[in-house]
Amino acid sequence: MRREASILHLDLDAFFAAVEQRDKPSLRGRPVVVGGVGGRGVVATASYEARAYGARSAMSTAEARRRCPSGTAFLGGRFAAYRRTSDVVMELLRELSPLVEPVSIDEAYVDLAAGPGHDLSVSGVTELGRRLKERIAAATGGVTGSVGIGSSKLMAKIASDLDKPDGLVVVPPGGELEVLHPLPVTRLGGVGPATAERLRQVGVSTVADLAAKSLPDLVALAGRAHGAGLYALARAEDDRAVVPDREVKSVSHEETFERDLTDLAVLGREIDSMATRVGNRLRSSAYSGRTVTVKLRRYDFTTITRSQTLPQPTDDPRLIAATARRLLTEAGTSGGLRLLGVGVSGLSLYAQGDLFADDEEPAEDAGAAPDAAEPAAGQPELPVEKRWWPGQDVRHQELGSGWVWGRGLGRVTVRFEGPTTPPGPVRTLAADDPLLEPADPPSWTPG
DNA sequence: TCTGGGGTCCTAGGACCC
DNA sequence: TCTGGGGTCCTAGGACCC
Repeated sequence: MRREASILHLDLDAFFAAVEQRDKPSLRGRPVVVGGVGGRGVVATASYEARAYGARSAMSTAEARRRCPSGTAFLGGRFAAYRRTSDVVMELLRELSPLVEPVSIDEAYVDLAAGPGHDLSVSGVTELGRRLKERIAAATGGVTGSVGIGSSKLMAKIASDLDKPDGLVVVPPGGELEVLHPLPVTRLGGVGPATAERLRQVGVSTVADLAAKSLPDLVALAGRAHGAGLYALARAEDDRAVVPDREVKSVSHEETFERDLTDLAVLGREIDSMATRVGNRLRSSAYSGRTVTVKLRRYDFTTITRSQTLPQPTDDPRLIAATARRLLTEAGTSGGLRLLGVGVSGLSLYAQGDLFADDEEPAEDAGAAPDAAEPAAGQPELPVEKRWWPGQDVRHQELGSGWVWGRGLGRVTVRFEGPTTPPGPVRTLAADDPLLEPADPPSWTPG
């Protein structure tokens, strides 16, 4: 805990939904849900209008559909658009300080004490926060963020959560416990459902209750590291640094199937495609890793992992796939799998094979189908309706730019509008209309 | 048509080594 | 010589976060 409120936490409000409402004028002021749109999808972000009907993050999309009125937009994500907007915001934060720690695409800490001569008084950082929010809204086309500023990461994060959306809260140094102690323990990072339930059983519901517990009690309850962490947080003791470049520890890809899969040949091809994605991501960041993990979720939601550590780090999709196929075969698929995942951990910065090219072994793909890991030669043959998904950016050669509202029965419904147009008209087209094609996210800055 | 996908960190037991 | 002991690596699972 510092003597000045010099750590800032920014949390962009209902971020995915806010970007959608920016880019799709007809959705402004209306309920929007972004997430998985399939039968097994869950909500990633609900706009505040959708939250009013009870839609929440992590809720199944089916449940959100039940709760929200017709006319609610249920959209798949446009991650390129979110990434672009996030990058703009992160750059604004870096103008405040070189020490910016992105926590996720919509959240970051900033160490203001490392920045150029900021006035770190309470009134000084309050003014800084106010100006930051203005600049974010201006640079993103109206996306808002909630800002918290305090003497530690803990207090900054708590503060940003106190007045959402579009909030600004500064916790003055010395005032930490006054803010912290009345809050429910679940507001502390690291207190999820399991810990909350165990705390409840010993009569702890607020942070003040937690602060009354002894260190040995908390260690017995939550384990050594977690118990000690809770003991410190309850006292607002937090010296965690703002770390700008966290090392990546693992790379993985997983997929929940629309229907449970049993066939080893089908699952093997899924593994090949996931291994290709993981290998390519490793390669593009110059990483390789030694431990290959497969994750299986069975029909009854029981989840297991099986891993194997290789003698040398690799980024080779064929080797990753062959290892994962073997682990899958050993684990078995009886009853059907609803999810399959492939991951690589134990990362280091260059593959052995890159340093000693002579050591590179011939493709060790005993279990892999030949060429299975190779990228498809031409355009993949998608069923015509699968080319379109709700929220997708499209362009029609005669009707212009727009986005997909819905599809089905061989047709696709498109709303023709963009971030800088008024709400636009809807047209229903044939799903195989040759004049309609997928498009890049629109630019939200005029000109 | 219950329950995503990408991660991080911690714990615990067994193997193995000194 | 029943019974040591610490450190590291590997594997599996669990809790948690956004």
